[in-house]
Amino acid sequence: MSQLSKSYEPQALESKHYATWQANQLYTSNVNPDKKPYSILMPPPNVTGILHFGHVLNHTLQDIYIRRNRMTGREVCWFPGLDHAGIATQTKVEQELRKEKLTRHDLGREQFTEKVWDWKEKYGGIILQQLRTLGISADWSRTLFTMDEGASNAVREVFIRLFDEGLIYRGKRIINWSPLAQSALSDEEVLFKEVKEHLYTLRYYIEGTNDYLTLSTVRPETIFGDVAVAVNPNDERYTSLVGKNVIVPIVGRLVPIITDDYADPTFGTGVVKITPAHDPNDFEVGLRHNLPQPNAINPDATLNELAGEFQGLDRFVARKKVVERLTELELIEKIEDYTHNVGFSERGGEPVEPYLSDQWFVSMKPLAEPALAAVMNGDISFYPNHWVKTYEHWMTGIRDWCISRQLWWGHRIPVYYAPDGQFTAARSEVEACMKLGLPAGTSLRQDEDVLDTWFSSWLWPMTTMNWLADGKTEESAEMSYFLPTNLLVTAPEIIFFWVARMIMATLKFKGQIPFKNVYFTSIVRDSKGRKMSKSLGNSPDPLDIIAKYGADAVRFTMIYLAPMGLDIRLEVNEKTQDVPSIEIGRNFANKIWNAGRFLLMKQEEAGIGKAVLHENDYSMADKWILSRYHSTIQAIADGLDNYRVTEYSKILYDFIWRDFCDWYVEIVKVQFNSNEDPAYRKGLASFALDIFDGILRLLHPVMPFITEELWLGIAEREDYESISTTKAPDSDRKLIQADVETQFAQLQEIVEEIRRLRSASTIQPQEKLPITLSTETLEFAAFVESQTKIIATLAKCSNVTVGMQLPKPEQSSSSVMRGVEVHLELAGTVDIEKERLRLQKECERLSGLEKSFEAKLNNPGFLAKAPDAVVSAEKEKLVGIKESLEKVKANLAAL
RNA sequence: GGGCGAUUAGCUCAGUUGGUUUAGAGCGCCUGCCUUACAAGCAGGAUGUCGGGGGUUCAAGUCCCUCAUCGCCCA
Repeated sequence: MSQLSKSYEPQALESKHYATWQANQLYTSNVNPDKKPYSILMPPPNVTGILHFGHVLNHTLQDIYIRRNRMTGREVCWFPGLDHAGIATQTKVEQELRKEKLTRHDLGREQFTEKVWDWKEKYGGIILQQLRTLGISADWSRTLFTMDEGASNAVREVFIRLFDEGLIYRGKRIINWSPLAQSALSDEEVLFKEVKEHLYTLRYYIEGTNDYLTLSTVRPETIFGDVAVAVNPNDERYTSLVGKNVIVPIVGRLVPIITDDYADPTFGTGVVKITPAHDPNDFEVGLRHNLPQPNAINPDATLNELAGEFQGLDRFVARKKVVERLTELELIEKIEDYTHNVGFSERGGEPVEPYLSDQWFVSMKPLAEPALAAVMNGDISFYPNHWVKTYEHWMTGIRDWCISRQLWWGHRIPVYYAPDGQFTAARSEVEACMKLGLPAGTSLRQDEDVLDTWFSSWLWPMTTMNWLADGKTEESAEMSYFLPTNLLVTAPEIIFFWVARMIMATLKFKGQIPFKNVYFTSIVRDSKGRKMSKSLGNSPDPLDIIAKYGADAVRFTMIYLAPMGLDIRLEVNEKTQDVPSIEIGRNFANKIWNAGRFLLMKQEEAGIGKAVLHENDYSMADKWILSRYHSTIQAIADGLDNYRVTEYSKILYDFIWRDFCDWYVEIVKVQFNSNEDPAYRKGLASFALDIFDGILRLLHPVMPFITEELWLGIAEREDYESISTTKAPDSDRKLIQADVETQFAQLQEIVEEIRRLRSASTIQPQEKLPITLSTETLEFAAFVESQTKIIATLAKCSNVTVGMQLPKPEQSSSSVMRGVEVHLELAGTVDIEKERLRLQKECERLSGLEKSFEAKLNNPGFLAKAPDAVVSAEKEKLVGIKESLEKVKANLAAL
C-alpha cells in the first residue's frame, strides 16, 4: 500500500479482487437459521444476451442491496441464472444453419435441438461472464438455466397440475401469429405501432340486383375468407337488406347480410365484412352467428388455395394485386389514406398475422385475483409506486395466456394424444395411458409444440430454490429460509411478462408472495432521448467503457445519474463510442484514492501503529466531522431503505468530497502542523483513518473494488479479510451535534467570505494578508479566536485579529456577516471605487430584503395566522438584516 | 381513445410533509492558481419570469384546476 500510484488505475485492481472474492467463495450462501436471510432473484438474462447499459444499471442496483445487506449481518443470497429464450435462441441457430443452406427441418427435431444445446454451451451465457467485470456478488454456485433438468421437471409438473385442475386448456382461437418464427405469440409479445396505410371502400353487389353495398377495409386481401357482411341492428339505412345475400368480389361467393353490434354505424359506411379466421373481432362475430371459419392464409403469410389465382403470394404483394384486380372490375369505390395501429412481433419485427389455430391457454382470471390483491393490500410494494396502477389495470382486464409455441427449442408440452383423439397431460406415455384408461402400451403421440419461455421464468422464485427439481419435493431448505425474497429489480417493460406472472405462480403453488419489494429501473437513453440500441449505433459496449474508466466509475455514475422512475440519459459520443459522463465516477474514485493516499502519508509521518485520540483532545472540527459522518450514515440508511438509491450516491459524493476532503482533510493538515506531540499526531491520524474506514464501508456497495483496495491498504489485514464481509458502520445519534454543525458552518462562512474578498480584490493566491474579525458578542469572539489557525491557513491570512466591535482598519475591504464583520487589510492597494460599488450593491440587496420582510411583518393575516415560531423567526431575521444594513452603510461612509 | 409520467441554469438533474437572508449540485462557461493527497485537482465568478394561465393560502417550485409540449404503457 505504501507505493500507491499517484492516480487511480482501476484495471489491474478490479480483476485481482474479483478473482480473490471468487477463490475465497465470499458470496456463496447457506441456509443459516442464526441469521436473518436477505435474497434477490436475478432476472435471468437470455442465453443470447450480451451486456448493455440496462444490465449495468440493473445489476449495480441489485449488487448495492446485496452488498449492503451482507454488511448489516444478514445471510445474503443472490440467485443468478439464464433464460433459454425460445424464439430468440432458435432464430440464432437457424440463422447459423442458413449459412450452410440448411433449415431445421433438414436436421429434424432431435438433431436440431442438439445443435441448439451445442450453441448454448459455446456462446450462451457470455453475459454471465461479462457481468463479472461489473463486480457483482451473486452466488454463482446457484446459477440456474431454465432448461436445466430441475427447472424442466418443475415446468412439466406445473403444466400437469394446471391441466388437471382445468386451468390449462386447448382451444381454437385467433392468436398472434409470427410468420417469421412461424409460431404463436402471446399478447404481450406484440408491439403496436402507428402505420400509414389505405382504407379501401369496396362494392359488394346484392344478389340478383344491380344494387351494391359499400364497405371499408384495410385488408382487401382477406376477402377470400369473407363469410358475411354485418350492419348494426339499429342502423335503419340497412334494415330492409338484412337477410339478403351479397356477392364477395372476385370470389363470387354468396354471403349473408347479418346484424351485429360490432358493426359501427359511424365508421365508414357502417357495413363491415366478416372474416372470422383473420380478425379477432370477426372471429367473435362468427361465433355468435354460427358462421364458418375459412382460412385463406398459410403459416408463412402467403395466400392459400382459397385465393385462387393469388395463391402463393405474400399477403402484402397479394394486397396490391387484389386491389389492381378490384380496380379492373370497378369494385373499388374509393381509396383513402388511413393511419391506424398494427401489431408487430416483438422479436422478428414483422407485422403479426391474426391467425386461427389450435393453441394451449392458461386461464388467468383465477390466478390474477390473489396476485392483484397481494399488490393492492401492500404485501408487495412497487418502487416507484405508480406502477401499481398499471399492474391493476392489466390484472383486472386480464386475458388468457397463449402458452404454446410452434418451436423446437423449449419445454415440450407434456400432453399425449391417443389415436382416437383423446388427450391428457402426463409425466410419461405410461402415465398418460393410465389417465386415459387405455391399455398399457397404446401408442400415443406427444404434442409437438413447446411452451412459451415465460412459462418457465414465471416459476423462477421457486425453481431457483430447487422446488420440484426431482418432480416431487415441494419444500426445499432454501425455500423455507429465503422465500419470500426481499427485492426484485427489473425493467418495467416486463411487468406483465414476468413480474405479474411470478406473483401469480408463487401464490398459486406456494401460497406465498415471491418477493416483498419490486424496484422498476430506468430505461437507458442517449442524450437525444433515444433508447440505446445496437442498430442506432448509440450504444457503446459497456465492457469498453469499463476498460477505460473502471467498473466502479461506471457503477457509480449510473447510480448517480439514474432518477427513480424516470429514464436515464447518457451522453454518447457516437464517433468514439465513449460515454464521457462516466468521468463523474472516475473523478470521484480518483478523489477517494488520493484522500486515502494522503491519510496514509500522514499516518506514516506520525509513526506506524494505531493510537486513540482522546475525546478531550477533539477539536471543534473533529467533533464536526464525526457529527457529519454519523448523520451521513443515518441519511444513507434512510435513502436505501426507501429505494432512493441516487440519493445514497449523492449523499456520499457530497460528504466525501465537500465535508471530508475539502474541509476536514484541510483542517487535519492545520492540526497536524500545529501540534508536535507524537502521541497526538498518531491519534489524529488514526481518528481520520477510522472515519475514512467507515466511509469506505459505506461506499463499498456501489464501488466494491476501490473500497476493497483502499480498505486492505489502510491497515494490517489478514489474507482472508475483505471489506465486503465486514459490517457497515452504525449511526450513533449522540454524536450528531446540531450546535457543533452550526458553529462549523459559521467558521466556513468566515473562511469563504475572506476568500471572496480576496478574489474581489484580485489578490494573488500565495499572498497572505492581515485580517480583522469584529464580532457582535464576546462569546463569539472567543469562538473565532479559538479557530484562528484554521482561518489563517484556509483563507491565507498573515495575521488574524479578533475582538468585539473592533473599528474598521484603514485601507480595508469589508464584508458584514451575521454576528461578525470581516475586514481584509489591503495596505494602500484598496480600489476605493470598486469597494464602494460592491458595498452599494450589498446595500441594495439588504434594503430589498428589509422591504420584503417588513411587508411580511406588516401583513395582519401573516401575524394572525402563521405559527408563532415562524413569526418570531421572521422578526429576528428582520432585526439582523437591519443591523447588517447599518454596518454596511457605516463601512461605505468610512471609505 | 384510456392510463401513467415529465416540464426548475446552456446540458443532466436535486429540491421528503407549503415557511432556511428571496431556488441548489455536477458538467459546460469565465477568472486566477502545477498551494507537497488529488490539474481526473484547488479557489472564486456569471447564469433562472421553477412550461403557460387560473385558483386555494398569511405564505406556492411545492397543493388544486386547466391548457400546451414531450415521453411511456394499454386498447
